[in-house]
Amino acid sequence: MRRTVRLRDVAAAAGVDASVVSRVLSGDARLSIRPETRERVLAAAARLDYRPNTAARTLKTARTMAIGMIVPDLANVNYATIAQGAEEAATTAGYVLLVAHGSASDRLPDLHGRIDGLLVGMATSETPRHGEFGGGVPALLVNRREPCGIPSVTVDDEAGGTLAVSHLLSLGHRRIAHVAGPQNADTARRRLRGYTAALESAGVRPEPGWIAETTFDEAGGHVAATRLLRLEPRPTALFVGNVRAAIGALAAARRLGLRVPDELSVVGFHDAPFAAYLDPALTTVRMPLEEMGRQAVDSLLALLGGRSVDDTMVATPPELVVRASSAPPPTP
Amino acid sequence: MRRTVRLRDVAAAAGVDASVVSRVLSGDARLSIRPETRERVLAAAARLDYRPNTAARTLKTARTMAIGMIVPDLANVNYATIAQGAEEAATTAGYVLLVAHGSASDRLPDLHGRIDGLLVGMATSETPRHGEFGGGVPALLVNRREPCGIPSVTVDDEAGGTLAVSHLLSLGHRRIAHVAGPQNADTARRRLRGYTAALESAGVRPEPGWIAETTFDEAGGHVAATRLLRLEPRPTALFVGNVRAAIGALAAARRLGLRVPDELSVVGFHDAPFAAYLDPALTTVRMPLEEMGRQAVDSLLALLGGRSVDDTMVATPPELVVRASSAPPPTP
DNA sequence: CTCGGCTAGTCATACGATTGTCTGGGCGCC
DNA sequence: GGCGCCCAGACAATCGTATGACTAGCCGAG
Repeated sequence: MRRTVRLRDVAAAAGVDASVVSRVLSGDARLSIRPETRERVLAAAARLDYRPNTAARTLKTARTMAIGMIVPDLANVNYATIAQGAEEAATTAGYVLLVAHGSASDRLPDLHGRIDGLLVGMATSETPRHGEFGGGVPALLVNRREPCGIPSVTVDDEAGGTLAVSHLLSLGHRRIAHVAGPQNADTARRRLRGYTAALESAGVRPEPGWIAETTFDEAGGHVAATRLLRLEPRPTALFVGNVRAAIGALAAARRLGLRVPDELSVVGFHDAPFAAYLDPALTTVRMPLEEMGRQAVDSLLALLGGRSVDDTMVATPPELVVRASSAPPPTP
Repeated sequence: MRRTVRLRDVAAAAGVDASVVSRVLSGDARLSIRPETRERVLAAAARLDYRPNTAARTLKTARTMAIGMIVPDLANVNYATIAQGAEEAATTAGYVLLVAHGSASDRLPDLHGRIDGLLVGMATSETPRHGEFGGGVPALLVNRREPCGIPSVTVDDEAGGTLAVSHLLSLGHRRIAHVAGPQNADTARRRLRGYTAALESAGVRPEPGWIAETTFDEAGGHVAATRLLRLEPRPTALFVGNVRAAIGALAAARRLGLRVPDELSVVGFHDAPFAAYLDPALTTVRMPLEEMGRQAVDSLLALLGGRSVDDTMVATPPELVVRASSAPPPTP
């Protein structure tokens, strides 16, 4: 008994030509075949547990049925969550997901010839040049929208920012500051825009000094929040554009002796399992990251199908998760 | 100008047969060739930017140069970190990494024929049966060691447990309780063993009641810690076998009105970027997870190379990261 | 009776690389 | 000078699938 069952083995077992088996299994409509013969073929394939050889198929059709995903840092829970969603959607469509970490231009050569399309996650620190990505393969930018010649999938960061700030406004806050992410990343810019829009539609004029730009990590949040909390008059609330930075902001408040939420409210961006167990439990905006991963794959597949794809935004709206870190401002 | 450059195109450009190009590029020692001709071949390949067609090569050699990794949950930072290390090692060896999430038996069919070897991460909730994995492909268990017929790569969880508990002992603690993980997972069992060993070698008899088994997440840590902290006499320190559970334990302490570290010391397992920003900053044991991912790939490649591979343990020792959550016990 | 057309398939080739085997020619050796 | 040997490559056969082209046989129509 030979260990790999080929098309011709199935054909022999069913008493037909290999090409018939191929067409039956792929559902070729142009093949005319007696129901009885078709049954024989299907039965033989099932009995022998036939699995098409991916390499041969790829060689012949020039399609790998694999998509690649390059992210700056797989250990970052945001990217990992996106990847998880992407893997799910890829599997559903019969594709596999191939991951790499680093920058797209560095890593693309490693994936050359192994993927039909590419998902690119870009570090917030990167400012892409036009035409930089997708050397040959169709590519899609995930969680960033940049004029680099490839379409993107994003979540509604602006709505998320507005949601967070509206929540604070509705609690009665007026002096709301924003720990913003790197402004070269449009993602961070959109969150800032959501912040500004919410304030303006409430008739609050956002002061430039209320906005502190920083990196999206704990240390960055700590530094920026410290700066904002030394302002006079001190903001009564902080909208932090990232959950890791929010942890840093909470630490900064503690360090300055400010009680949260009594003296200061804090709202983070992106939810994380641990947010509920922080001290105090962190109010956050939950973004549909996994959904974004799925959507990205779907759009990429559309692109592969020859359809043209625009920048899209995941329809699932952000969701406010109210916990203990937000409360009405102190009465003066 | 045709867009895909084949071996025969390079051959034509160099004025030789395609087989010569193949052997030159693959460094076949059995080929004898004039240096001048070799140069012509190399120059032609470089000039035409020749890239071997992976599918054709795979078809011919029956090697995919890809390894698969199936983990229960990619969004879990531990698995993501392991994956990151694995991806790095795979790339170094000229392989690509293909990820999937779910259980190995469910997902293996999706990877069939696309990988040369498989890395399996198992959920702590799973108890594997012998012979369950690796239908056909060489497989390696990551971060678990189970008698299921495939070798494993682990980190030194016992040493990690001992490290944590020794730290607490050296601070003067004697009533040290342990929030343990699911005992069907050997990983959790080894941490428990490290805990027990450290106590015993210090002449402290571990009470069975000091050990609370739970799941490795925030909620589990919260519940288990609450139970332990209601004991009489109350433990003065907690060794929590997981960083997420440690966050839950800190929350439990707060809830019970216990000040950390004044009234209670807490040490977590696995470090995470946010641990330094918790209140109080969490003392943890840092495990070489990324290194484990790298090691796993290296071992898997050895297995593929026909060498036999034993259960191995990453040599890099765990590292104690002392922060604010551990201090000498209160003086009665 | 013959021709056309349809049914139910068969045949053959291509995809691009690897690798075992073979050969023309030059040269050394006796 | 003839023989064999080695050098430097050429030849050819796969690997397993997909797919355009083709055909044997049968039936119905004219």
